[in-house]
Amino acid sequence: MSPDEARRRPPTAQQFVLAELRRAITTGRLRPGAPIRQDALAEEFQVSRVPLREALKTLQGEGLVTYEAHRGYFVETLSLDDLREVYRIRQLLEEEAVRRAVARLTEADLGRLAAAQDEVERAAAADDVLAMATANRVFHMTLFDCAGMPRLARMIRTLWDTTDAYRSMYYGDAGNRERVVKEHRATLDALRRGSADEAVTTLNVHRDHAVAELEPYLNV
Amino acid sequence: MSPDEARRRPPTAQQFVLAELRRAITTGRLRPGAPIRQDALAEEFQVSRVPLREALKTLQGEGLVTYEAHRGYFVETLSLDDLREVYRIRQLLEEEAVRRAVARLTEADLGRLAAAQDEVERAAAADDVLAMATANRVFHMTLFDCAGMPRLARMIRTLWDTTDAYRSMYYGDAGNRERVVKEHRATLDALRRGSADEAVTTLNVHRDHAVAELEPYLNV
DNA sequence: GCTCCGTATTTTGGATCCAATATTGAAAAT
DNA sequence: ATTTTCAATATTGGATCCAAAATACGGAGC
Repeated sequence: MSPDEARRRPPTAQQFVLAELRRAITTGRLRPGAPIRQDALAEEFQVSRVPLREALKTLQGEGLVTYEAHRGYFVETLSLDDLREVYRIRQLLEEEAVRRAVARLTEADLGRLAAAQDEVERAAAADDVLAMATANRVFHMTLFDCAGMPRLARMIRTLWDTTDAYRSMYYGDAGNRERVVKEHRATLDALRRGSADEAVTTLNVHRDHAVAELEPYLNV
Repeated sequence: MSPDEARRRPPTAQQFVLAELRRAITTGRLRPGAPIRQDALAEEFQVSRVPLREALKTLQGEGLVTYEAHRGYFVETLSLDDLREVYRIRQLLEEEAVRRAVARLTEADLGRLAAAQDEVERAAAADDVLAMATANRVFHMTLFDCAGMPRLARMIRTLWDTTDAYRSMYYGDAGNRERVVKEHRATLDALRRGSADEAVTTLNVHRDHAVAELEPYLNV
């Protein structure tokens, strides 16, 4: 990994702040429902409120925060119904993405997917929760990108972002990590055989496990 | 319609600018691919660049403009493939919305839909293109909102926004206006009978007509 | 005690100004 | 003539300051 590739502060303050805000929200440091005080955060991140507000506008578009004129931004609360809705929409969009991807999958694509899966297995073996979440995402997004529908892929990414906060909880459990590895293998197998139906089914099961596992956390 | 509901300048400059920008882009005054010069637009709209940039961030989230750090915003170009992709995603999401809506539809909902359809017919009879586009949107969104899935409805709205520019072209044709009226009647009928399948089919036809009609415009 | 109202404070919205970066154009070197 | 370099210009990014709105607070009235 090149030296300045890691932890290089992005070229614009708003990109830096955007990344920091995402972390703060998804790690729960900014609690759901809590108002976002611009002055305090701007000072914490050592920037003015202007780039902070632009970053918040981006997050608003992604649904991570809500906005009311003259009242400001608030961390979006994710109710159980919201979680179910997000996963239902994901199911619809991801099924489409997978079917298209299967129809276009090249050997090179399969190679990339296998490499992504290796990384998942490595992270699972090391019990590295963060790496696991990252590698899992790479695996899925690699597949979705193969569909050749950039807008669709972008929408799916946004939906993933919405529930990122809860994904790390999921991977905190060793049993879940183990299961994910197996389910990925099954998916990869279906993809290699070019069976869209099986891939879709496998991924649906995969997703349903996740949502079932997460539901208990939502009864705050 | 209440007096101050029409043409009241929104309470914040960014909301005002956002609406103006949408119009400028969707009417084609800002050409696809063209860079967005903040100084010029800010002066035209009589605001500073700060609210303008926040509005642009919103549009970026919606995919109407793209952004490159230090180079600025550009009006997104919609290729034929993009158009097809947007409509395909709409089909997926709207089918889900309609099915859920049918399962929950109340008499009051049907009344609202009928009222929306009256407005569509009135606009069509008056050959009012703009009113037609507005009323059509109200009709569909009323239905989608009945699904009780707010995020889904929001995503569908965003997708509609993406192609708003072309919708007014579509309604410029009298034959299209006439057809839309009929297709809406069929949809409303299916909804009254509680037939989700028929409603979905009708709307799919409706949508496919629109995309087929629009394709010629995309060969710029 | 409770509500209502008006003021003080906090917080957001926006304008202006300056800095950083990108683009343009012209002169110099090959 | 073509390419390169470098300065001039245009454009975006961000900080600071002020205005506008919402919220919090405290007292008067009931």
